[in-house]
Amino acid sequence: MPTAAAKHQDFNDSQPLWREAELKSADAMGRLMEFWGFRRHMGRLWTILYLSPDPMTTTELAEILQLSSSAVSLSLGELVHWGAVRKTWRPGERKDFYQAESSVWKLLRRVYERRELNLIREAIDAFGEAQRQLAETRSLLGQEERRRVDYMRKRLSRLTALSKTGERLVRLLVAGRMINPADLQSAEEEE
Amino acid sequence: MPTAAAKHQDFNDSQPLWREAELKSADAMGRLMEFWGFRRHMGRLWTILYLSPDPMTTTELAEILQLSSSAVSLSLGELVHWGAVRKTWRPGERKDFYQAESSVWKLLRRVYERRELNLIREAIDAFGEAQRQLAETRSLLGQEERRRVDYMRKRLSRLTALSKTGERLVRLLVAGRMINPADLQSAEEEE
DNA sequence: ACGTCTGTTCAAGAATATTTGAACAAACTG
DNA sequence: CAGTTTGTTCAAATATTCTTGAACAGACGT
Repeated sequence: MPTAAAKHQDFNDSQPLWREAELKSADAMGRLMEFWGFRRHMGRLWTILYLSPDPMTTTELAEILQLSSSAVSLSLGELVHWGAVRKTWRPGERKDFYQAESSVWKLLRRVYERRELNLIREAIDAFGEAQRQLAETRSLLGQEERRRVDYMRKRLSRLTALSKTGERLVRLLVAGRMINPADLQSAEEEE
Repeated sequence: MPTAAAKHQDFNDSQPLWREAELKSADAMGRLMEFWGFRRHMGRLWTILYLSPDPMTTTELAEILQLSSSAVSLSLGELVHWGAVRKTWRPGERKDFYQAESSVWKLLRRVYERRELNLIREAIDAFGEAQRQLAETRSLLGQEERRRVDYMRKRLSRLTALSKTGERLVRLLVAGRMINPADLQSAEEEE
């Protein structure tokens, strides 16, 4: 189907033959990273760099992905911050060169470590805080309400236990240790 | 700090004493689910239901979370679709009642299964497609370009292998089997 | 059969997030 | 030092996603 291709005819003509395959891969990775909560472009930029034998400049990247220089600067900066891309320089050249950190595993680890672990910890804190509040309230309540609150407290305990299991799981993944998912289920085999 | 509380004084006065703790927990879970790519409200609704001993109606939920009935309908519908919430009915009552599916583990499994696995598979397909294109191109190229394309092909193989490992990992998690993260690293111990 | 109650869908409006061009700052060159 | 080149930041514009109220449709009781 030449329809979509024709639309960019002028653009494509000046591009190497492999560009289409490259962009296709970059987009797939972009969707993945977007799902993981990052900017769409981070995955695309990273992939272009990863598929290139040589470090590249922001100018090249901007042209390939048809992005403004500010967009490239922003997303590349984040990639560097996440350790997914490294800056390098060439003697004599004034521009910064970028290359993909090849260990994707390292990147994913950092992602889960910083993003997911923080969120889980915050959730655990919130549950704990709620528990505390309920405990304080308890003495002020009548028979019926007290039963209600006790039920909530039991459930909050389950949620906390579950979150802690999740935290442990992520931690192990991050540390690259062995995991037995059976441990997860055990946290909620009731009801 | 009575500032934020005072703002909703009128609202809070008519609410049970545990409401604040309940909302706090719901919000924490809401943030988690939002991070996992769902609507913010799905986590909040689920939590309210999970903390309640009895099934609840859309009306009650809408009032507690201050949402419109359509918002509740939409998000609850998705929760039901994901198997995180179950509809029940009461003899004599015309309204639908909802209760939280208590096995959170089951929910998470379904999430990863449907959402993440699909995305990963799509990525694998895209990489494969790109490989195919490059292979076709190859014969048309000169010495230099051919080396470039070969490099891309090697890297695409790595990406594919990595994605397949990820797919396997998620599958195992979903199936509740033992996992050894060392398998993951092995997919990229080079360069 | 009619009116009422309930749940869902939809298009319009509101709120969020992304993208961009221009302004700024910093580093280098001659 | 003056003039480039390069990289970053920011407010405005753009696109996207959420939210809502109203319209619709189905089920129930009378």
